Amino acid sequence: MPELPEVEVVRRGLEREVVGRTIASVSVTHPRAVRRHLPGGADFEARLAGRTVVAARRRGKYLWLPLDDGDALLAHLGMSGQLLVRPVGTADETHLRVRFRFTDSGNGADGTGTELRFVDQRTFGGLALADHGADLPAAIAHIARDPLDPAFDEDAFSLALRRRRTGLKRALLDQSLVSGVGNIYADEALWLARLHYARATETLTRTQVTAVLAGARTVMGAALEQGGTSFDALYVDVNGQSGYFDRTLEVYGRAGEPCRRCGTPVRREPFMNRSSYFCPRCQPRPRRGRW
DNA sequence: TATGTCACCTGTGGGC
DNA sequence: TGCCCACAGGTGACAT
Repeated sequence: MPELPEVEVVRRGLEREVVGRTIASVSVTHPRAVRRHLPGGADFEARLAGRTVVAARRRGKYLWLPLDDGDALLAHLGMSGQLLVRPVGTADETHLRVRFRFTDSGNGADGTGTELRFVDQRTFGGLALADHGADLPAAIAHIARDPLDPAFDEDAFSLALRRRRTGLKRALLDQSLVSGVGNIYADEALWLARLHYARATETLTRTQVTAVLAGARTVMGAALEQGGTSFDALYVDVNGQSGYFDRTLEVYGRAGEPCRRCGTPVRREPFMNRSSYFCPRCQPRPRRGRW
């Protein structure tokens, strides 16, 4: 499942393979992939043709490619989205949703050129053409900075977090409070900080907030260095390569296995229609938790 | 306004 | 073998 490290790896790949290239044609093969582009797929195809990609940027789990006329191609990978740079003529992926061809050949090894493909099995992801705005597309103006962003304001985050009246993990997954943290890294960061997922945010100390942020930075930074978490085959970089970080996850997906810190079996509990993994000894349940 | 819940979607694996 | 169901989870609409 693409979270911040995975999206950043994809962004770097797009920066390397796509920036500076002019789009020759776009083909939308599944309308749901552009459902957030309200004028529809035909408009999406028509308006992108002839545009040149000038950069590759990211805010949290959103990616966007600023274009030469001030608009931007906005992308979210959702649960299973992939942005792949493939040689022209390579067999289509089963879940190919959008294809971009360029006026130049790119870095194709055999001179046949490369194209960009948006592939998405579960279709939770999507693309849209958006007004770029001053700093980021208006459509994602509500997305907060992520913990790895040099401009992330830790004091402001701490205040905002402790003003909430909710559970800690629920707050970490709120992208308007802090972005880039998904279910996997939330569990990993909470384990590192020794805090239970249902800990009431208003009871956190500043030291504990710092510990959670440090945990998030540690786990996401390590994943980034290794090319992103490869929880399953759905996450790949633009060249179709998987990361290998799943081998070092501490709690996520390890229900019943011993905690690597104390040996207590890791527990899995239902949470927000998904799962939370935690060590019941290292991360004791709060007396007054918020689920 | 703040917070919580649920639908969207498809492949996989377990149970029968 | 085939069918059914639970599960995976980011986002946004909707409910409270």
